[in-house]
Amino acid sequence: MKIGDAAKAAGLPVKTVRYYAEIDLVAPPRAGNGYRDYDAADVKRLSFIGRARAFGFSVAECRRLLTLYDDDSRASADVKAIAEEHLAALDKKMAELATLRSELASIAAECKGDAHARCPIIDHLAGAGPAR
Amino acid sequence: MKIGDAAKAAGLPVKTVRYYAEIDLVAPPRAGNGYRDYDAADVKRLSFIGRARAFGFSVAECRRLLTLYDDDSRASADVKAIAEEHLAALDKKMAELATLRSELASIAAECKGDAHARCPIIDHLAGAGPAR
DNA sequence: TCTATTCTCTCCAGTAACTGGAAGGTCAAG
DNA sequence: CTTGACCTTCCAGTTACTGGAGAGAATAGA
Repeated sequence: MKIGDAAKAAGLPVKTVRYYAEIDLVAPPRAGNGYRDYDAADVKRLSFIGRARAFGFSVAECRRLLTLYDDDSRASADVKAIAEEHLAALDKKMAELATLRSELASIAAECKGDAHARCPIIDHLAGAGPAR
Repeated sequence: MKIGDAAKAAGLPVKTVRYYAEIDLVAPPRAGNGYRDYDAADVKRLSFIGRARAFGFSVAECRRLLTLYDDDSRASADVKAIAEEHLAALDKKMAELATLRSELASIAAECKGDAHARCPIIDHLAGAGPAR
């Protein structure tokens, strides 16, 4: 199966699939003409990666997950650990964004947003510091 | 004022300040020995950028904000527009993360996380699709 | 069979915003 | 005069692709 078909079956761009081959995430053998030759198992792995990426797992995490996916004697605890780690990272990121958002919203609210030059937002950035 | 002092005064790493000079965000003149020569206004601009970055504004947005900061005849509406745009982007990002988090949490909850190989997380990634 | 189109290949460059490191110049102190 | 703390430039690496150029291979149509 050629890269275009594999990509379509996995729902990924060809460029991305080629990239995954390059970084040895899913590296199929080559056919006689030099074309990458994907089989059904490769497509499954590509789909697996696509879903994991959609969940926000990094490529490095995908690599770890794929190793566990391949390992029939894995412990589900190992998989869960990666997921929990990722959940914690998501929580942290969300908390940061929430803080940012509320601080920015509170200083933006002070700004009338009219034709005048006077602007509390600029003032804050210029030195008043974030609202606390 | 040399770059080390300017960086310290602005609370930024020297490398970052040099980077901002390179991309013409804050580009001071050179002294006779080739050293960058910062003045108080430059330090203010650097601090301004540092705060804007802390609010999550991109460097490109910082450039726009800096232009408005310099422009005494700006309209506060222009500043507010950038802030609102950024708030909307933050909201979008937070919503995405929240969706991700809840989907991942729900499939992770199904996994016992023990020594057995059976793992609903792997199963989902392998093809069951995200929980809906 | 010839040709036009649609693959596929590799390699290079760019994205965002730095960060680390190497090699080398400058300056103040002891 | 040497040491050490600065400063300079340039190169490379980070993340995960994405776009494009140039060239060879396969396929569909006339």
